[in-house]
Amino acid sequence: MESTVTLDKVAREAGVSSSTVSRIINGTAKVSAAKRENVLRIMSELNYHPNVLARGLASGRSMGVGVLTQDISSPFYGSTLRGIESALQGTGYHPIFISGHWHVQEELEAIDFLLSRKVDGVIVLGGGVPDTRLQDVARRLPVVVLGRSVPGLEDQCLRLDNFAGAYQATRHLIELGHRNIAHIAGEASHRDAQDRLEGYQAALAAAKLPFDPDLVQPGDFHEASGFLATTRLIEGRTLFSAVFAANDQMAYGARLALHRKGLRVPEDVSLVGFDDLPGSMYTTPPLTTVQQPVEDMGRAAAQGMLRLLRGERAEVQLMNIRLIIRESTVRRRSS
Amino acid sequence: MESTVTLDKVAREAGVSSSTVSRIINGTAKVSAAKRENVLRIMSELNYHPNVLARGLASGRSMGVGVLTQDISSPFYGSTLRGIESALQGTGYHPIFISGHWHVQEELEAIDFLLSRKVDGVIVLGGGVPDTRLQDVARRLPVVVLGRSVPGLEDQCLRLDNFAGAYQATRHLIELGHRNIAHIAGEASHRDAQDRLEGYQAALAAAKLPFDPDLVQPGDFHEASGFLATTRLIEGRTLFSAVFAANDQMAYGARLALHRKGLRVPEDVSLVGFDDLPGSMYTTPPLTTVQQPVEDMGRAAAQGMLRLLRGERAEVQLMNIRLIIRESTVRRRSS
DNA sequence: GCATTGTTTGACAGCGCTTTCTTGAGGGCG
DNA sequence: CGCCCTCAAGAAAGCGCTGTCAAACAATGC
Repeated sequence: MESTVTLDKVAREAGVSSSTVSRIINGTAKVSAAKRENVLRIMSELNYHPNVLARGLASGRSMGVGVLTQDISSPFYGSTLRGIESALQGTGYHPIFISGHWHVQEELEAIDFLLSRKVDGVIVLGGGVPDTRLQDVARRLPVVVLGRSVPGLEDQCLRLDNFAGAYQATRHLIELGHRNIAHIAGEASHRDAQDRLEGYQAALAAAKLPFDPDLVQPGDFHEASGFLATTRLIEGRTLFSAVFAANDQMAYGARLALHRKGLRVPEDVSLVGFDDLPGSMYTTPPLTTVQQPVEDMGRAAAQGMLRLLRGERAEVQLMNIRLIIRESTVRRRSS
Repeated sequence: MESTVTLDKVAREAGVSSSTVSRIINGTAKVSAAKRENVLRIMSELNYHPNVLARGLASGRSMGVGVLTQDISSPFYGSTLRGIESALQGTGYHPIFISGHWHVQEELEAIDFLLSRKVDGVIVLGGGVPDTRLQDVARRLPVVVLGRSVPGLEDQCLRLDNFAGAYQATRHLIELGHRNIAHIAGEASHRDAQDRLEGYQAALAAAKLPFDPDLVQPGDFHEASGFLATTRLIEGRTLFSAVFAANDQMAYGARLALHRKGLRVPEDVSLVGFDDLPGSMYTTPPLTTVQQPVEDMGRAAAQGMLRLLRGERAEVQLMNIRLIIRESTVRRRSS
């Protein structure tokens, strides 16, 4: 439209110094009402928009919050990002998303990228960046970590109780009379996956049910692995009447595998997931699952970040996890 | 870790001028091999990372590509973003995502934000920003538009043939012997939704099947609306043996509504979606759907953008759409 | 050996903004 | 009535980098 309008142009037009205009924009100091009004009018007349780069360079603050995610297209992370986005809305800060694709090297580069972009803070969603690197970064600027706990940064880490969630899910199946409960585990290297496996085992132990390694199949948090794992389970020699998958996506895969083998959910096999993805309410049957308040977590992380940016403490609180009982689980047939 | 390392610091350390360092970084001019090597060594020793803000301010190019999306958490947009991200990978350019949330006002603000952020180009994913605004923006910097066609920018618009996709989907159902085919339409204000509806009608007409307005139910592209629409269909007085939903998410909702009413898919009702979301392969049964190469589209858009940034023409080509026949559609029972 | 061309390198002026330091004009008080 | 203090407003120095311009130097030809 118009060749870029700069602050200087506005100042000249208004017959004041550029400092004054800057002060008006930032509210840095008192400016006489008359001048303020005049300048504001001219600003909107000229359709002035501050150059964020210049501002960042001069002030050292870019008003950007870096968000290191793993996969922008995953339903799980997508919702978290949405939460972050919405919490930052209207605060002047803006998220800058970048994906690590579950690849430590990429994640490290992503962090460098964010730093070179001079973000004012970094929110890290899980991933495999070494604790030491995060500690380094945290020394330079506010950091909030979601889904893992970094030594020394505990009060800036937002974790939820994966163990408890898995425990509840498993106990729910036990209470429905299931005795042979299979588990599709997540990526073994993920802390979350380990915790969920342990929760599952603990619930079995609490009910004095034997733990059968044959009933635990590895997965990688994606649908296909759930499908494969379940196929292996069905073809294995150990019978089971329920499956607890370490996340919803694998539960979807499991659902299909069962369907393929002619097993009905929940009549023949009960199924529980973990995450409560938006789609889980609409599977057939709707999936019983452990709800992670994904979007809320994003929001909470962003709010913690805002607090850190104001120089306060992050004060991220533990997020509640709860079992959402829908229609994929049912009392075991007394067969 | 260390107080910021600047280019000047590197230059001083290496005993050369800052210009030389800049030249080495950007490859702007020839530098003697000895100096280059020495500087590079020092750069990595000091762990130097150029300040993107300063660079952008000085050069006028920020190496950022603004991406205006509608909803970062939607599976549809998520995949597109992933495609953009992957195409930009390694080019030096980086995407900056911002959501408009289907809200024209927000979209306009988002564009202003991107401009003030001095992005070098903008990729717009659908949405309701007035054509005139996009034309304005396109006058200032490269613009690629996905999913709509803007007059005057046709060769920078990446559209796919929604009409043909819907036509194929409907014809597929007709070929399977279905005569009463319902359609769950998308948001009426979306061009895509209109095209799909028209494709549906055209296929009916081509087969000399009557068009029954009662069999078309409005939706909004979300699961819940598919559920509601299908419930209305079932409770309506018009019988149907197949449903074509304007997108997969609504098909999921439809699937559940059918399940609730005791109707089996595909035995009682055949179901077709549109989009081929990642999850559609894992619904029960796997969903027959029209594949939009969502991720490829993102990639293509980004590549077009890169071409524009090099001063070439965008040359975005028409994307192929094709029907993926899975298990949710079957020949109509001869009842 | 000197003029001429070509090539590498450094100095320096910004890019658009913030921020410190100064200036100058009132205002209050003895 | 003069002095000091307060406070709005301007001048100017950067923020870290790029890119132009000119200087320095080397290489080439006669």
